[in-house]
Amino acid sequence: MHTVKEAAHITGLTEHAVRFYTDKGLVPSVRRDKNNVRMFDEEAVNWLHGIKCLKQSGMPIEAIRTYVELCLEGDSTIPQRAALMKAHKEAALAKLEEAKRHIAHLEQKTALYQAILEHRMPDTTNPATWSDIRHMHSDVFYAPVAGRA
Amino acid sequence: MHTVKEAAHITGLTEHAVRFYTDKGLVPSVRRDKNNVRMFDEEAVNWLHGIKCLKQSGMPIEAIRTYVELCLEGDSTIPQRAALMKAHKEAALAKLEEAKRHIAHLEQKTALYQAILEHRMPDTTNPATWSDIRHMHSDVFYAPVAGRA
DNA sequence: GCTTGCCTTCGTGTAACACGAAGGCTTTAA
DNA sequence: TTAAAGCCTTCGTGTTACACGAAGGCAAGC
Repeated sequence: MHTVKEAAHITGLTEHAVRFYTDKGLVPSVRRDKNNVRMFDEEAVNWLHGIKCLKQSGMPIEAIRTYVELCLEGDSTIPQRAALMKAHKEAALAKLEEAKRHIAHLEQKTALYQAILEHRMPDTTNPATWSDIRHMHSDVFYAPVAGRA
Repeated sequence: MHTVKEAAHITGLTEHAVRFYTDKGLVPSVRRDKNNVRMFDEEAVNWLHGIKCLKQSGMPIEAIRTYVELCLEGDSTIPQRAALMKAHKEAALAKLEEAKRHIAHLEQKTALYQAILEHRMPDTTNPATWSDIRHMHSDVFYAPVAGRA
C-alpha cells in the first residue's frame, strides 16, 4: 500500500495530479484508511500508469473516465473499449507524425543558426538559396519587413 | 494581403488563435487597414507557421514572445536565439521519444483487444503469459480488484 | 435601405492542473 | 506530556491558451 506521495513518486506524476485523478474517479481501486487517507495498492498504481499514458498521448480526462467506467462494467463493453482505444491510438499516431515534421523544422532552424555561428553563412545574395532561407520564416536573415516603432 | 479568416485557413489555425497570437504581439508584421482590420502579408503568414510549429512542439506563448522580440532586436541576438532554439529542439525530441513509448503501449493494448474480439484470447490460466497480461493494467482480463458498490 | 458577411472588442467559460492556506492525525524527541 | 515534524486532508484562487458568444461597425450587393 502506498500513500499519495509514494504513488506520485512511482508513477512520475505530481501529488497534485494524483489527488486530482483519484478525485475525478479515474482510479477505481483506491481506498481510504480510517483517517480518510488515500491508499494505493499495485492495482491503483497500474491504473495511474495507464492514465498517464492515455493522458500524455492526448486523451482528455473525461474520455479517460468514460473508458474507466466501461472497464468497470465488465466484459460486455470490450467491443466499445476496443474501438475507443483503436481510435485513440490512431489519433496519437497522427500527432506523432506531425510532431516529427515539427522536429524536422526545428532541426533545420538550429542547423541554420549553427552555420551562422560558425561563420558559414549561406550566401544571401545568391537567389538559388533563397527558398531555403525564406523557409526559415525570414527571422534569421531578414529584418521584420514592415515597420515597427 | 490576407484577412484573419484567410490567414487562419492557410495556416490551419483557428481565427480565435490567430487573433490571440497577434494581440499577444507574436506576429510582428501585422498591420491594420483604415477600418482597423488586421492585414496579413506573406511575412505574417510565415510567422504564423513558425509560431504554430513552436507552439505545437511545446513552447509556451511567453517563450515564443521572447524569441520574437529577440528576432526584432537584430543580429546581435543570434547567439541567444541559437541557444534557445537548440534547447527547445532537444526538449521536443525528448517528448517525441516519450510519445513513441506511449504509442507502443497503445499498440499492445489495441492488439490485445483485437485478439479478444477474434476469440484468440491468451490463456489466462497459463502463468507464462501473466506478465504480458498484467502489463496491460489488468483492465481487460481482470475485474477491478478491490471492491466497488 | 436593408440584409449579409466579415470584421472588431469585450467578457465569461473551460481544462488540467499548480499552489498556498488552514487544519487534523500520528509519530518522534525532549 | 507536550511540542514540533511530517504527512495527509479540503478549499479556494491562479494560470495557460484558447473557445465561444454577445454586441456592434463597416462595406457590398440587391
